[in-house]
Amino acid sequence: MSAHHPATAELDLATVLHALSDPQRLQIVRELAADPEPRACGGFDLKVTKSTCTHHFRVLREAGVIEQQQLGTSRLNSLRRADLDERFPGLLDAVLAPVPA
Amino acid sequence: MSAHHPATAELDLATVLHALSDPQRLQIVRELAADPEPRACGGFDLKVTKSTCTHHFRVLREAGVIEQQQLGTSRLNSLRRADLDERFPGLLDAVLAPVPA
DNA sequence: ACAGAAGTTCGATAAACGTCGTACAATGAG
DNA sequence: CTCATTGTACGACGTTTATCGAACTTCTGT
Repeated sequence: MSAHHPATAELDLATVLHALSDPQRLQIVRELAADPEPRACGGFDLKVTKSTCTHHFRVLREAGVIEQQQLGTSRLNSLRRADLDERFPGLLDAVLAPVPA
Repeated sequence: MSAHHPATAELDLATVLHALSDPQRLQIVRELAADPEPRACGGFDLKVTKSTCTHHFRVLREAGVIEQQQLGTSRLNSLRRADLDERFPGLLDAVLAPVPA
């Protein structure tokens, strides 16, 4: 069951922005960016149920923000930083930047 | 009826990203960025009705992306570029940048 | 005063969204 | 084999969203 990942050239800005416009998903992306080690879905401190997590990870994957690879029963998530930087230069950096005081 | 504009310090990233995640609104922002002259709502080539335009301009305004000032029967829209740059440095530039070939 | 132009307001509607719970499949440990 | 772990699939739910049309307000020109 190889989940669908869009190619870099197919990434759509509106779709990516929508994927990033949810607080839970924003937190996922922030944690992934903070520690570049791929991490299983359960390794995030989200205050929603498992099935909701599945939903959010799918939205991020189908938008092309993250990549998922199966490993045992876990699914390792990693940020598609290079692809995003190539297609939308500066976007991820701006989204991940701490808010100025 | 002075419409509500959020203060710069109150701009919320998720809200701004959501406001930018719609094709119509993205086009509005692009046109506003291309020509820094404030423009009336009707001056955009949108393929939706007037009342839908009202909706989109309100979403952008309440997210803090645009500023609206009344002038006669028109409402002039301008991008809050300085405020956005101050609060989310690089974000607007990344969103407005042409997609690399 | 009247007519036109520019937007808003107010339902309405159909679709998408975020969330949950339960049931299910697949893998790894004992 | 059995069982716990990890995540998915599916249906359900209430909310939000994007869209429209019709009626309305406000200003401007004549």
